Amino acid sequence: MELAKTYDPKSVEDKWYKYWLEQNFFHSEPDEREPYTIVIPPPNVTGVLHMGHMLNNTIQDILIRKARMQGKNACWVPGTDHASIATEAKVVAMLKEKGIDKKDLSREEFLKYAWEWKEKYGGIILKQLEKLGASCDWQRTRFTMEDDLSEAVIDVFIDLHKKGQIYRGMRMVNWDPQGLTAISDEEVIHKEVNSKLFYVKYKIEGTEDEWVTIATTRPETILGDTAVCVHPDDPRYTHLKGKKVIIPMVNRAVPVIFDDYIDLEFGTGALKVTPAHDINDYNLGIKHNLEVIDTLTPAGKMSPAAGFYIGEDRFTVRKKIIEDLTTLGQVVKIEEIKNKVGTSERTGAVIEPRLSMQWFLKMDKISKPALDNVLNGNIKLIPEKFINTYKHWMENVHDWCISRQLWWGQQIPAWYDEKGNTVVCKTKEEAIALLTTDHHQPTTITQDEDVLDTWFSSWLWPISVFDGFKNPKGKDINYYYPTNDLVTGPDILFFWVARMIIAGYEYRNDKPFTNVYLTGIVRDKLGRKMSKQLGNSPDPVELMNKFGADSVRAGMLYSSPAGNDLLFDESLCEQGRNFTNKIWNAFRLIKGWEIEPGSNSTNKVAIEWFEAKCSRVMEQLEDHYSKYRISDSLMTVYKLIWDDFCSWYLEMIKPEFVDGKSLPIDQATYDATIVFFERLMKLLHPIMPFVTEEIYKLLKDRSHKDSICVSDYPKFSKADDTLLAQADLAIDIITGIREVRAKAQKKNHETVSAHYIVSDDPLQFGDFAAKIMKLCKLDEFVSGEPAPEFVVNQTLVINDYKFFVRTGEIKDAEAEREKLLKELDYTKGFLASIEKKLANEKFVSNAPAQVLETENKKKEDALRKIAMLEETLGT
RNA sequence: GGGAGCUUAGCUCAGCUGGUUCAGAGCAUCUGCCUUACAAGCAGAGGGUCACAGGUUCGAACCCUGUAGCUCCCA
Repeated sequence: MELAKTYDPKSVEDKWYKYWLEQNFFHSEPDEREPYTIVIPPPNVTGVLHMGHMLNNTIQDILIRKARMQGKNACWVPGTDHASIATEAKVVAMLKEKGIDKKDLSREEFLKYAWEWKEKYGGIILKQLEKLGASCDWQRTRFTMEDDLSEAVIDVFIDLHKKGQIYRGMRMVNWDPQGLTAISDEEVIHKEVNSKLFYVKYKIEGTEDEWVTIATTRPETILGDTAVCVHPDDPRYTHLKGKKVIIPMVNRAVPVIFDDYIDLEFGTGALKVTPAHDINDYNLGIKHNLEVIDTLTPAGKMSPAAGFYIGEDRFTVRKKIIEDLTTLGQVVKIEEIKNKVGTSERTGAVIEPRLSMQWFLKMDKISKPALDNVLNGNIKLIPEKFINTYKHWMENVHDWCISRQLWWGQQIPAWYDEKGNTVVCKTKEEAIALLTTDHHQPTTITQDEDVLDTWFSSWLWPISVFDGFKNPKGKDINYYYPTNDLVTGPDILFFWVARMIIAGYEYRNDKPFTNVYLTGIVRDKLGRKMSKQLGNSPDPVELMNKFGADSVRAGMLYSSPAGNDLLFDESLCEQGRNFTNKIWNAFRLIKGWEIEPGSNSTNKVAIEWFEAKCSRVMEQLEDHYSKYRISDSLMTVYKLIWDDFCSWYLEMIKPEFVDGKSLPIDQATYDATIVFFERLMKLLHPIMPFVTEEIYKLLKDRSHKDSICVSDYPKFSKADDTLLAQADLAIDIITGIREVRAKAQKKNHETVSAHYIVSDDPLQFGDFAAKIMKLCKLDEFVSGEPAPEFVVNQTLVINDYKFFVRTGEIKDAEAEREKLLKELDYTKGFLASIEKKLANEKFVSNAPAQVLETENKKKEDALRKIAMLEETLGT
């Protein structure tokens, strides 16, 4: 069989993914095995794959594939969420292009377009995950707005309302003037911006020329001012007690109020109060019974109540009003400052605090178990540092504004009659029945226009994907819930993770998952967040086309220790590709061998050593996995394959070339090598599924159904420590002699000779002598002081050994002497530090026995080495 | 303004309970090699005041205090 010189992922990846699907390996049904479950963080239905998805889905796939191989019933549930604001915005934009205005459509018509849009574009991201190799159970794919999941949302709303946890009220909310909807506190992103602080003076009523100066960053709200507030202890303003001031332009007289809320240091110490447009002012307004004048429209334009600039945008007016106030001579000064401005997570628009009627979920009681069970360790956050953040949020949680002024989403099941009576129930019929009393027959019943926050759907996700609401005692929910691991970004810890935990305890009285792995954020190599604006995000699909999915998966992991941001660079994928190619070529080597019956006595030690090495490394690997150190897991397997297997093991057993032809390999060594290779592929499979399946299939004749992805994950036994120590020594010797070769500029085919003496038998490198000869290209490797005619070019001291190496070059005695002297110097210094330690009575009396023992051993080793060096140097 | 975290080689990061020859890994760099699996490779090498200043300790990258810089979260 002719094998290509380089590995080509293109011809491999699609083939195996199709095969896996066709064999239905990823499908799970409850059975008697232990379940291992992950629910995907449902990506936005409008979304396309970005690097963040690549990272967290690679990690999920690794966890799920490993569990599957370990014999668990692995179930990874995929799906998407409907993303109210984002999707509605996209559909509105699409309609606009067609010349259709949302305003001219009925709700039903609009939703029809939205569903069409969803059907057309909604599945892209899931298809892209297939390319990545994601082993999701696609038969279980869910969508947060499908009938069953929507019904769960409605039922939960009704239930929580019944329990008194959901209420409706007029509140100051975060208003998105572009999305034309309220959003929750968590959806507001505070950004620091350069602003201007305007100092404007208001005339004191009844005076000719007495003024009070306020400072504001939002002069357009002056038109809605209904008070000026000062601190009761501020001597500058005591004379204003009982006075009124005149709001410029609108010439409204408003009271001066006194409140210790005021920060004496900021601005002038006098605060303009606009209860309609600032949450703090709103609270002051309630306390001091102030008028509320709403001067802005939902779209952020001046309303008729403003009296000026009606219909103009708030930012335009900010400039204009300053011009006009300057003309009036009321602008005192303008300062440049930095302040934080809230923007909408979804649309980016500057948030406008706005009074409106919304639905809220009370958070104080319902969130209690969610806090307790993270603090007591029932649910683990990885890395642990997020517990603090979580705790802080949970302890200061505000009521959740769950209504959105949108159409795309679950419509709130609240019904109103013409008199404003309200009931919460599932259907209009029920509503009529509930609203009808002996004295009242409602004439018109309307349902609340608003929909629920998308997170109010996705917080139910781990329950609803298993039909836990429709069928709370069902087979699926009982088997798969609670799920095992959740993998997501810390940016949605509150939006989603915390709320899922809340819902879990409210509706299952149990956690939704045990471990939460919070990945880092993918940044570019300069540490900047990836964004469309910067254009610094590679297209994941193109990356996979270029390097192969395996390589991109590895590339994501090379740089992503748990919980840290990762600085992504294409060269990391290149490193992954080089690795797949290395594996491929190791396979080519083995496949190229002719086999002869029997065994080879010198290979025995190599085989036994690699067996021991595997055990030792697999133990470390398990440790990394258990701590969710996935990038360390990759690096561990990477080194086992590249260094230990390819560079050491294969080089040890590789047959010689004679007359331009490789000698055959013995059957026993060949068989062992195939076993090792298969084991290595299994260890790597969760991380790089495609190349490992390809090799697995080529290593042996296998049945069609025999796939690595359902094969047994290797188990390790106790490693042979003696053998590992012998190999470590042999490797040190080989490296030492190779260094001598390199310095002597020996060509690869040229041999050198070595003698050695050892101060302490037995042979500490065991049966590795033949391998040392092979890997150093020695023609002679014998024990004992060399004869006088053996010209020693270099002497090496390694452990208890002294090596005399002959390279046949002209001996540079001076250089060698210098090197040995340097080594002697270092060893003497080292010895001195140990002796100092051992002479210290406090150390001897305080240090644990084991430390003392090692110190003594270090001392002995050093003494022996010094003796050998001195002898060599003839001093 | 409040809180959390970080600072170790050119880059990205490990370093667990303070104690092995502990100052590490990968990448990058340098030197020599197209050696019949692999130049997407092989062999070898160099590279660090563990942010800074104090302290505790027989012993500190690790614990404590302060300083500087960076990041994130919350208001």
